[in-house]
Amino acid sequence: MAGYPFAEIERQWRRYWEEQKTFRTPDEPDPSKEKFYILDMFPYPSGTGLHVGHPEGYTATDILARYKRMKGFNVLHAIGWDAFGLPAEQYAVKTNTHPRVTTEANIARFREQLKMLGFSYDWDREIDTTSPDYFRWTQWIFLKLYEKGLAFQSEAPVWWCPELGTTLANEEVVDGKSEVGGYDCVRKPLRQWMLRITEYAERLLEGLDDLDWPESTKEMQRNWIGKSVGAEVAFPVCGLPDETIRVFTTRPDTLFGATYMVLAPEHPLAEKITTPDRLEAVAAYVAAAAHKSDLERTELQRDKTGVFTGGFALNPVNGERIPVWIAEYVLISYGTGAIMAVPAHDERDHAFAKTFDLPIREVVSGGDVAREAYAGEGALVNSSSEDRAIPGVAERGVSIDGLDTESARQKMIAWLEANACGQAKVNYKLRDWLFSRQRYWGEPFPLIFVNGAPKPLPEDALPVTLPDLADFQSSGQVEGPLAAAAEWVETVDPETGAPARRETNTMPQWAGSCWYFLRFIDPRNDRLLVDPEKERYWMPVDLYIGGAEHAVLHLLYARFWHKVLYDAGVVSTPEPFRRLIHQGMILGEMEYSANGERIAEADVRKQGDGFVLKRDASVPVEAHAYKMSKSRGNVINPEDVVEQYGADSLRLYEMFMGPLEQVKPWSMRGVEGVHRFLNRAWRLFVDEETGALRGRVNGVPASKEQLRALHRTIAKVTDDIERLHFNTAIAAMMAFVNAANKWDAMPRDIARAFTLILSPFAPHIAEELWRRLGGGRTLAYEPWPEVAAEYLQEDSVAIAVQVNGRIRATITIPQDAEKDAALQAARREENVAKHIGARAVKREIYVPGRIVNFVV
RNA sequence: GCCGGGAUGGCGGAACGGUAGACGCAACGGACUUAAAAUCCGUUGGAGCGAUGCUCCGUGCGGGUUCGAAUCCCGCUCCCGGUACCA
Repeated sequence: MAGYPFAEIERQWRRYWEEQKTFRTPDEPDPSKEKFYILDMFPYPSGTGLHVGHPEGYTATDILARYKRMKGFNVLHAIGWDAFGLPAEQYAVKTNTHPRVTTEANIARFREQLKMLGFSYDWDREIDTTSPDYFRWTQWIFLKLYEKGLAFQSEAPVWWCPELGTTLANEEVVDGKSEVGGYDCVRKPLRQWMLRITEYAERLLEGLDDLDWPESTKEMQRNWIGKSVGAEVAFPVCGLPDETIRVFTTRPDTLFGATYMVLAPEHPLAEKITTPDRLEAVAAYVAAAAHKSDLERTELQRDKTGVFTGGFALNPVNGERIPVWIAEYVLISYGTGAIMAVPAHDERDHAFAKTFDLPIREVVSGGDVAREAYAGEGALVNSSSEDRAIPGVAERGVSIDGLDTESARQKMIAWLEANACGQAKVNYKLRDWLFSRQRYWGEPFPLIFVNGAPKPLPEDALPVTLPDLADFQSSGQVEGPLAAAAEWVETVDPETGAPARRETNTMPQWAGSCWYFLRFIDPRNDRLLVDPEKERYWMPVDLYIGGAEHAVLHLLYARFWHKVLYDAGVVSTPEPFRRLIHQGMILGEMEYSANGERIAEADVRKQGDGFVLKRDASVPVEAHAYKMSKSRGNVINPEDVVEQYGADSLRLYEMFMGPLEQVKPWSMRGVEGVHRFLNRAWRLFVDEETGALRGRVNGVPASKEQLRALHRTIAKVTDDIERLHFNTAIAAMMAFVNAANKWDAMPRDIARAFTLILSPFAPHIAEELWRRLGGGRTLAYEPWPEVAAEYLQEDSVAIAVQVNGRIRATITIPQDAEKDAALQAARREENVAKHIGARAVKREIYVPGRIVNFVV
């Protein structure tokens, strides 16, 4: 395709920006300038390189960054690499290439590809989580967590694959088999590090309210934290005077409806409570449960299984002996691992009671509990023990009969507390964060074990670097590959000189991305994680753009660490990211198929709600755009697009496709479309034959019409950038070029202003046009064109005239026409008069500049 | 199941409650060309009629509010994403 020499232009300007360090942000904060910190989600430099999803978010942030610079803001826009992680390690195991080598190569490739797209990052701030200068501070934060008691050791199950001789991550195990090789895996308990994120559950929940984030993401985090308010109740165990079964319930008002109890199979009392005659059955059930993965347990529909222990507990509110069962539907990991079952008012308990023929007792009126559980609210019934004492619990029982749900809850909790068998309790679904991995390619923990007890290393011992391994093949040890590095593991306590062992686990990949945005602020500081003055100037991040796949984990973990650092006085804001946007996924091109065969779009036509073959309308055609995948063969490689159409075209197309946050299918024809637009813009100013500026670009004064066209475009583009509506901003620029193409003269001032507003979107071509239009050096810091309201004024305006809400004519009247004048002009229209006819006009509506409506 | 988001021409999409379909793609017609590509100009939601215009229908479906609804409210359908025995 002929056209403007984009390859040459883009190469030249990339080099210019790099050599001149055009986008360098000064080291010291500039209090005279308003700051704007705009951040992309930290990329993992994978071996496959960039895909078209990356430039989508990156182009959006780059447009904002460039725009804000021109608006006079001090902009922080940097990039780096979240480079620890599994793929490099797996590659090391396969080929015995050191992960560092793989990682460096991948980073080099990613950096190259990002530079190719002309993003205005301050490359002097590039960071890399695998660099000791960086992970020294990741380790430093871990020491803070440890100091505050937020890091602790615990036994937690991991996937162990005996065949591969390694532990595996959850995502590497599918249906209990290793993803690689398909070998059997088992869950093994292992001593590991946990972070007490649950301590911050309430603050993480509350903090969401004030964030300008997508509602869906905030809601996902709320669900993940999963706060429930209720009570914890202790049920004495019959025959075991020292034992109680503690349960958590959100419905303490239904305590009188508890007709049995259920323990999770892993519950510590499960064995103890079981009577000898039931031992065999219980042991078999528990063993069967232990062999199932979490997945198998939850995927087994809702069919309830369980086993009676033979044991009984005492319901503290009425002294009733109720049977204790064991069932998989109660999870050891939530609440206390045991429940009181109220089959009348809980769906799961109801199903279980039906299966095992257990009694169902209504205590909340309003439903038909024989048929189904009634989980709603209502007046309490069958809920009194006031007339008697509860042996071993209370002198006197309690009655909540007749109360509404809320009052019953309160009274019940008060009674439980008064009799020391329960209290109000808030429970969270959120679990503590399993923070260690049995891996090589991650941050080492900054602590040692002296006589088996953990001891944090002093700050000056940081960073703790990874040893080199000669062999990345499996160590065959559950502890992970580092356990094999004897010389590294065996060390001495730097304080006492006593022999010590290093921790052989490493941190998970999330660690490095929990705080990278702080390091961009002060990337080379070797004394502090971040200088407090700089941190106060730049934080919080004003706009964060990245994929919705990180809605929970990364964004929750980063918030957690940030709050810990806030408490430690390291950062000045309780939340790191003020505003968050997720870019929508880009799908492959639309595909048409009939009877499983791919069909060309040209052979398809619409019929009714669907598509059919043009040749044979009886054959229905499926139309669908699929997620890009190698196996489907619909992957678009950004490098190819850049080669064929240029980086500016790729950037522009990705923004033109549709709203940033929406899922949208790729279209190569669409790329050609925006490429044509750039060619037209180029030809507006440059003679294609000679390459020189066209003669019509000159210093003549701009006409009113030209100024109006320009200023309308400036106004629209400015407003759309602020609202992140890049697609309509581009449409406005296209409309401008279409109009300007018809002009005889192109006043230089108009050409220059248009070039400036085009520049955040298509910076290479804009820089080149700017240079040719005599703009001097880079336009990156030129002031953004101001809209002059006087040029936006239209003398006259075309408005619609309706009769009973239906349009019957359009009239052209002065912008500020009075109501009488407008109505008169409207009535003069033949078609309007015809539709009013002889009928009386009941109402006349005139919205200046908008509409006239006659109601008859 | 639950939570969130969505549905507008052949396609991607525009539209502070005020002329639905901007802009782009595709398609069709024309100019230039020996021809094609590129480029430029024009047409393009559907149906109808006495056709330079007018009428009717039209923003997933059914109701409602309003002078006026793609937009607001109520009730559905389908699609996408998340989550799932969380007591």
